[in-house]
Amino acid sequence: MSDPGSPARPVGTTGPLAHRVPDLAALELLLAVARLGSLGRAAKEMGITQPAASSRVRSMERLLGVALVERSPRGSRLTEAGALVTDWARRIVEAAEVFDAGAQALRGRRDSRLRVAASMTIAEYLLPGWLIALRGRLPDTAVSLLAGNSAAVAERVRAGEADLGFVEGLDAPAGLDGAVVGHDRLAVVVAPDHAWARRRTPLPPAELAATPLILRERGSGTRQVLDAALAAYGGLATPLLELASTTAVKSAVVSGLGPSVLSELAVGEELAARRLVEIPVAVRLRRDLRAVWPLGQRPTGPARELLSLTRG
Amino acid sequence: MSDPGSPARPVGTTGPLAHRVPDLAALELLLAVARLGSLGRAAKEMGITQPAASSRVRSMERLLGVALVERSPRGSRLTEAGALVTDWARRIVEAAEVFDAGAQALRGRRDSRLRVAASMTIAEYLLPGWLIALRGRLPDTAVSLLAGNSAAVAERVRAGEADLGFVEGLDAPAGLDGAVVGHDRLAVVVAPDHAWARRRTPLPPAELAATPLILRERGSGTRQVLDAALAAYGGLATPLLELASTTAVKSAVVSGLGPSVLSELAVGEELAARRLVEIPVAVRLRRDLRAVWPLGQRPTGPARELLSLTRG
DNA sequence: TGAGGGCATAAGCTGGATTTATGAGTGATC
DNA sequence: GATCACTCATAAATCCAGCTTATGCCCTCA
Repeated sequence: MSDPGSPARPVGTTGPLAHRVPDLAALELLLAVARLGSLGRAAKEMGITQPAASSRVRSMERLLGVALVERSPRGSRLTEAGALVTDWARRIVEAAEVFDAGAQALRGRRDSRLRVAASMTIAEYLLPGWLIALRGRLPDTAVSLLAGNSAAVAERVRAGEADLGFVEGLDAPAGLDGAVVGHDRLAVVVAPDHAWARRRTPLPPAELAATPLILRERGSGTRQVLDAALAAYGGLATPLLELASTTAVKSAVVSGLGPSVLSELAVGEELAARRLVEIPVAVRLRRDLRAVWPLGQRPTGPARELLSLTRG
Repeated sequence: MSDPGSPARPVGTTGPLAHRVPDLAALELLLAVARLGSLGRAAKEMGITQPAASSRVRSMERLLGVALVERSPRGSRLTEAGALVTDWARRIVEAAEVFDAGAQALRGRRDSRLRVAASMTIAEYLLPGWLIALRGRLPDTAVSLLAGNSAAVAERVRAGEADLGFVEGLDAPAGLDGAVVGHDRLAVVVAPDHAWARRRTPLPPAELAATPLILRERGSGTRQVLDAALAAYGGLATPLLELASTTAVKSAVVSGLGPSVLSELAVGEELAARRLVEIPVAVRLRRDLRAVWPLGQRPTGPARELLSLTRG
């Protein structure tokens, strides 16, 4: 069927995304076809039969209303549209790989070879990527992840329940060795139509301190750093709103409820898409990201490998 | 079942991703539960029944081997692990939204209210985000997308077959009005273990010019800009390898075959994950991203709205 | 104490996707 | 020039996953 023209009425713009986006297996298949240049080979790699692959690609084309691959007796190549779709598909698959790496670690099997404890921000944004890279070097290393606040992480490492910890904060936790593996800047963010977005000059710290913000609940590392940085300017005002998750905070800010201060790791995408705007502020809002381990016990084996990955 | 402990043997680390990652519908459901605080309400929003939602969440928990939501007679809240998983899930869903926005436009229905032509780089990395934002303002606007190189885009716009075009390049296309909507920097990239990655000083342009690179096939905008920038330094060496897609180029570079020059838009993720390293070079490799329209016909309606989005 | 909201379980059904088996087209090779 | 090796498409039968409907239990609040 080189004619994708019996248009089984592509699904409209309503309803759940899942009805309009092919499933992960189909997207992976498409990537495999792009890479291998043949439906049959792609099928084999995915562990299905050639007709199944053929049918999957076809239903994907029906769903999207566009021909994705050019079949020929010598193999299959992507069409122009197919190349575009494949690149969008790759983003989904990469996000799924992050999910998978994180989820596997979260499963926290007792027989793990490497037990990692990490603060929420690191666990959420950085660790899965490190784990994917680690899998590239030590494919058979089972990793378990325990996420919690910095104090809890330090405690786990001290107790020997984790081989390696990752924390964010101003100071290294007491009683542990460690190394700075990166930095994290806190960004003052507002919705694009907020008055601050029209400022031409950096925000005075005192104004930031005096403004009620949307923040995570007490105890988060972000809030701690903010508190310390603004102590000299009258201290942090009573929050406008206290929410349980970083995501909830972001949503609130995006919908214009007020400003917030969040890790740049958490708002990168929103800033790029201009759903949020960062406001320069004349105070240093920076914290270290640290790997920590028990005093004197320099990491070895998988822990050492992971540590080396984090420092590039 | 507050005990997720009859551990239906979580799937191992082999095989297709789709067997280890819940499908999009389940992930969307999880986000809805997180947002609405109740399985039943989430079910209603997704257009399924409450038992179906309950079952989906349960099988997700079985798949991941972790409890995600705390059920209570008063509703459901995410567990700690659930919050983490939900954030990873959100990344997948956002990638799916990008896919969806792009794919819908690609479908290119004749009855579209807004016909856009765009160069590959813009179509791939920027346009879907703009379309998502546009949907927020003009929900009922059907958009069609035609992707091609800059010359083809200009031609479509001149012929009145597209209401708005987006091109990248050094100069504005002749015979069209336009506005710069952004910039794109070309980055010299190599694998992390390449010799250039250990340089402490910027790469001399002449050395870049003399080195065979991995590039896209002739005719790509990237290559054009590179040619122009290095003309004064002896001109571009014969490529080491010419590949059909940006992605193929990236893979080749990542696996250490050689250096390349790619749009920063294309390598952002790879740089962040340190799969690639950018090499500073003492020459300006920058190009404008332009919106274009027929002379004198300043965009109106949906085209104008889209244009305003791109300039934030 | 009854009503309402919330979740779990059971049973039956439906539909989609898979596999096996085959055919047909193309290009290379002897 | 015929055969082989590879590609993909089609057809038919099967099977399983997930849905809906119909309940029941638990808790909270009036």
